[in-house]
Amino acid sequence: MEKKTEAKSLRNKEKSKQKFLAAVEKILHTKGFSGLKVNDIARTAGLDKKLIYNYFGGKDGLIDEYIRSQDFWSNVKDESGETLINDGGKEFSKTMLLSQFDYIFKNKNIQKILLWGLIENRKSLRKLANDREENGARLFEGITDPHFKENAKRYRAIIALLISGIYYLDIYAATNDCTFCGLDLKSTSGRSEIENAISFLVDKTYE
Amino acid sequence: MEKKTEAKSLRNKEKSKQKFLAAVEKILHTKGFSGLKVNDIARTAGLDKKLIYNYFGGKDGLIDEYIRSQDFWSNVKDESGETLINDGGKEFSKTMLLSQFDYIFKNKNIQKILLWGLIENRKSLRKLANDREENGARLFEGITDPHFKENAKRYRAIIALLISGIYYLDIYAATNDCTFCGLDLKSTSGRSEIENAISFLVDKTYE
DNA sequence: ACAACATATCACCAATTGGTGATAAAAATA
DNA sequence: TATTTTTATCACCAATTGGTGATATGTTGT
Repeated sequence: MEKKTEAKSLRNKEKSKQKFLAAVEKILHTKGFSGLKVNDIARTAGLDKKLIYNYFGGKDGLIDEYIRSQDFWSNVKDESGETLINDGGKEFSKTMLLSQFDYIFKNKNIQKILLWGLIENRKSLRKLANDREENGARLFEGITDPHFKENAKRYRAIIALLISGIYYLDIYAATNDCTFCGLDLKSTSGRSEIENAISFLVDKTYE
Repeated sequence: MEKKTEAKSLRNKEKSKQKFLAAVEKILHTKGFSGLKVNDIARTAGLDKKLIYNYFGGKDGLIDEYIRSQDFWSNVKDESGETLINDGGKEFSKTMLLSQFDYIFKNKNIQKILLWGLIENRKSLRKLANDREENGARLFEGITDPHFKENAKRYRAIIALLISGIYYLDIYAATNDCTFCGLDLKSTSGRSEIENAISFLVDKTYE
């Protein structure tokens, strides 16, 4: 390479790979998992399907790389810095849950991938789940386990229920127009009811 | 028809239809949604695929009939009869949630169909969701709404979180070996932690 | 026995699927 | 400029997909 990767070059491996990854995302949103066929992906990317085999080793390799490219849990970490952990992680848990409820509702990518994790058992999906576990482990082991002591596991179970409930409700709202327990999960009023419930339950848990 | 549907007859329309429905179920368990191809279904049923078009109008008709054949919410109704509703539905809610947690864990059919409802938007799936809503409406309108009065909607939101959490955790446990919030959802100890959390949260809600 | 009907199979179709070797075209190197 | 390497396209393949008309076979009624 004489001149480093000119933007004007018509043939650019990296750019082509990105086109394939973008095509996967687009098809995932429009047609869902079942629409992910090599021919469609190549057509959507505007490139030849042979390149999928050359660059990713096949459809599975491409899909794995797409999943790996989505690093969702990095934004969950500790955005609030080192603020008040003297409350046993109460406020942190609350804001974490509420922000997840909002974030996942707006992010169609994570919805699809969470759903994917309930259907398939890909290596790349497992890694994502493990990342989430490791990320949560820091909260539990560092803050809430010492606070709840013998009840530490019950706190984990409560958070598990709330997190997974948030997942399910957000995905349900995205793919379904029907209500859930009589609540319209797409309306702001329905969603604020859920938010109030989350706050309420966390408060009660720390009583 | 002289003699009504002999069991020994080699050609029996109803029995053949049942074979197709059983084949759908089997493939759903072994290969998942993506494995539901007419050729496979027919091969699994041991019959010709033409019959799928003759009897059900096509693959979609067959699948819809399979979904309709699964009436899950009938067992949720009021199994406890008319016992203690003077507690505002507290015990009823608790046992309902706990039995759902156990029932869905053991019933692979409902897991798959719940998952299906998060992916597709079939008419038959919508109907199933509506059945669930109507079923729940009886509990809410008849018992808990009058009890919680101005907080009725928050109670609904709490139940929505718990129900959907139960759904997600059970499905997650079935397709994933990984833990969730550090809890092993397949072990009895992990599951009893969740059960304790459900009881705890319902109790706190009624305080 | 016979016909009439219901039930099921078969052969075949067009379109789509995943996948590959040969080849063209652009870019880097000399 | 000529040469080599990278990047991308093309034509083609076998297998599978959904779907159908013609046909065979079992069952029922006369």
